[in-house]
Amino acid sequence: MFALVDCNNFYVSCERVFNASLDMQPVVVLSNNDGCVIARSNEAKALGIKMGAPFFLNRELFKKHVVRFFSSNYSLYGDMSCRVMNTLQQFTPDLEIYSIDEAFLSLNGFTDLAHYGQVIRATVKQHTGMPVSIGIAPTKTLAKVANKIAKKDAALQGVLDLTTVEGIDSLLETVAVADIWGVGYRYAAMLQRHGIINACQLKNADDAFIQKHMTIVGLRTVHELRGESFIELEQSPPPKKAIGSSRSFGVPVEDIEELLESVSDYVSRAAEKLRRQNCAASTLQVYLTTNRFKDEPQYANCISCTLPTPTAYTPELIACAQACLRKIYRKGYRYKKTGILLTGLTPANGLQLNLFAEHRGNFSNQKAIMRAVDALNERYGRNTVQFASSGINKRWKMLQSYKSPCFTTRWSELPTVKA
DNA sequence: TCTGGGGTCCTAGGACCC
DNA sequence: TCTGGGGTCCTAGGACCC
Repeated sequence: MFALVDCNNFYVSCERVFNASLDMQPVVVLSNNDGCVIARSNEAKALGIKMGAPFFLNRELFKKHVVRFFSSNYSLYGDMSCRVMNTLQQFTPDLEIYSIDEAFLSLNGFTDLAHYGQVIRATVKQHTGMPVSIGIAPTKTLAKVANKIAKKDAALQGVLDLTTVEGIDSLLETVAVADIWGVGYRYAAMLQRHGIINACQLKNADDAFIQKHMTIVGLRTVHELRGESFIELEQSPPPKKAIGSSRSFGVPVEDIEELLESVSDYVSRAAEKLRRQNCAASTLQVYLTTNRFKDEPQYANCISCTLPTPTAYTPELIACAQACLRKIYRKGYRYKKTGILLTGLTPANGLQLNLFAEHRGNFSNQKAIMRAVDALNERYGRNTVQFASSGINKRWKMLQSYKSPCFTTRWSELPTVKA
């Protein structure tokens, strides 16, 4: 038996915990670079503001309805997420943190699940200020469905235990296929063309048809809708197979020196994550692109290179990335974004060396340097020490004009209470 | 002026091996 | 007339998730 606990409008709710003036108001949180709307309060949804709507195209609407807006504040959201997950941990030993705002709980052996759900919900609210909804069912996919219904139907008070529902099919008939976990807009359109419109119809669809059009993954979804559990609880996350970093620029960039700075910066971030996972990368990919929304000359390209020996040593990765960028850079374009991707990740202990490469690097020195850099940044904050090749002024860095304080992670930004 | 970022999995096709 | 069978590995593309 699974419970899916999902925070309501998570980023907006994080902002509200420390800013009571946002209650009952239309509030949105913007993507990086203050580009798109990526979280909306219920009041903002009611105004018809769409997920992913470009901010600059909606300025008038925002002004008219006094919509409050914020840049993404991931330090705050990450910390709030930890608080919520720590609270959930008290309720079951078996928990899977599925995303920044969601967790699956195993409730095998528990009784009176709907009531237990209410206790969980009230406790999370009391301990963290975060409103959550909970769906309970014998499969993860059905728990997702139940969660969605619990969120919409106010009478349920945020919790739906699907096992207590009589005639589950008539409930599934009210759920559109596009709202099912694992069915994106392309599969939804394909299913609709074949007359499969709601969750009940998908549940009763022909196995061979589903496997042909939606692969084995889609077939699993269908079986889960029938109550047969195929997707298990994953308690410890498997190591990542790829680590990437990319950003859109705050302003168009033409100068190769600035582009070189940006890839150096992104490589540093990715390499940090790589070392945290105790891995080394064997392949590095670099890409760059102009702004596809602009009516001006377009250029995008991508290149990957295999490292002589897998490495997590930032200077070596930076040198490789910069050499790659020089190969695909073309003069005379206004670039919008660069990015890098590390793949072929292997455990850092016991690396396979290259028979033909010259191993000039002193591996133990490299490790010691990276340990020192990581420790300094861990203790004193990101970029306390950074590579000079990442630039100092970073004219290209993304916009974040409307960011709230890091209420919970910076001494200088703690909220104050006035008497 | 202005349109996000970070991931996973599956399949088909092409290369290779004996 | 007639040209096998059984595999692996890698990559690109397409779907999905938050």
